[in-house]
Amino acid sequence: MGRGKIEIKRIENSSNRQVTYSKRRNGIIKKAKEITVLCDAKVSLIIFGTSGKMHDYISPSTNMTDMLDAYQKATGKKLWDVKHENLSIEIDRVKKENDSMQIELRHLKGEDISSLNHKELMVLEDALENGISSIRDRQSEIIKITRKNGQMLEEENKQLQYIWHQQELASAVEDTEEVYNQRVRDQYQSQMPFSFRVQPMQPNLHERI
Amino acid sequence: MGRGKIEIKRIENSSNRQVTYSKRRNGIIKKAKEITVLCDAKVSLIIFGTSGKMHDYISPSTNMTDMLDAYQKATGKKLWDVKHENLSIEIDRVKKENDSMQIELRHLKGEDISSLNHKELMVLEDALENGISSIRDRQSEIIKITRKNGQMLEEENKQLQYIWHQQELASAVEDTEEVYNQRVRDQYQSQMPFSFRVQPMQPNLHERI
DNA sequence: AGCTATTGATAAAT
DNA sequence: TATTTATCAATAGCT
Repeated sequence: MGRGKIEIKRIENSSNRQVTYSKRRNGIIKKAKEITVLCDAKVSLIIFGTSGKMHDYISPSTNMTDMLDAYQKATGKKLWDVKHENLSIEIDRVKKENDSMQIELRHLKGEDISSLNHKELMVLEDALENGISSIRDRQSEIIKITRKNGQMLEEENKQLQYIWHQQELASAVEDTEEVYNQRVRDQYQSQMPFSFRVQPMQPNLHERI
Repeated sequence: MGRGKIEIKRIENSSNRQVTYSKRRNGIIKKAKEITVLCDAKVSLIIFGTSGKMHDYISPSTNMTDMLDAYQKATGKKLWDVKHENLSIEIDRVKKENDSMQIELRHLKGEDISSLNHKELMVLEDALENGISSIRDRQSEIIKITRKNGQMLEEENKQLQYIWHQQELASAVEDTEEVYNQRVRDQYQSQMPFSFRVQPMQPNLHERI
């Protein structure tokens, strides 16, 4: 269908090939549109030329995903199902893990235990006893630390009061203007939040509670 | 290109439509083959007619999966990746659930608790105490049932011994051959496993332990 | 399913 | 790259 008949074999002249590609590509897409309209057909057409550029046509009555689903059904071939299957397996695996943890949690909370036998209950009891003793250990540790901190704050307080008292005495003895000013400064400082006035004497006061 | 020009619109006559479909479908597939050979093109073509039957063509230099990968790259559209993504999201969701259960389990077992504060530890302790008390309740219930079963077996035993004793007495009085044979049968029976000799008198002996 | 008049597609030229 | 045109290919309607 041209000025001369051509053999159906690769067109060696690159620019001829390119031109023919462009024309025929448009021709096929036109035909695809026509059969879609004329015959209620559903067509999916994807064309890549040597340049790598893509052209495609899909009948408006459908979409690529549906076409490919139908294609898979028709051929039995798997396209993406392989990747899919792997993910599904992973989901199943994780869900099973989930379920067994769910059950273990419920058991530890004393739920759904009527199906357990004596031995299983003993194991659970042991686990719970261990857990509770660990937690109580930690609790008393925290309380100890809290108390210690309280004591340290108290001691710090005493020290500060002592220092203050010493200064009071000193100022009573040498009541020069310089000392007076010093006292004014001291009093001003005493109105500031505690934490701004002194550095903690024990760094572990800030231990995590 | 036929005996008369036709408008590009749905062919209402069903058999005409079917014939045209068949002819044009072959035409398109032929064109697809030709462009593949002439121009080094890669074509994927899927056609469904109203009958639902599928016809397709894929350039021999490629395959459907590669074509669709390339199609996705070219269009940015997601085909199976949508399903993919949904599965991945599901996996993430379940894994997160998993992780938090993992942590909860460890906490209940008294592990990794150094980062918990006093309040959190109290909550845990409560949960553990509830769990342990549920389990101990169940344990004592089981023990009760077991003991009850033991008592019942004992009672059953006494009854059987009593029956046996009565028979002994009876046989001592009437020592006919018939009675002797009866005794032999009784003794033979007494060598059989207990469970074959008598039906349990209390059906709930078999309660789940 | 074939036939063929006719339209449609396109190879080569511009 | 687009347009033109001579020619070939596809196909609509008929059988």
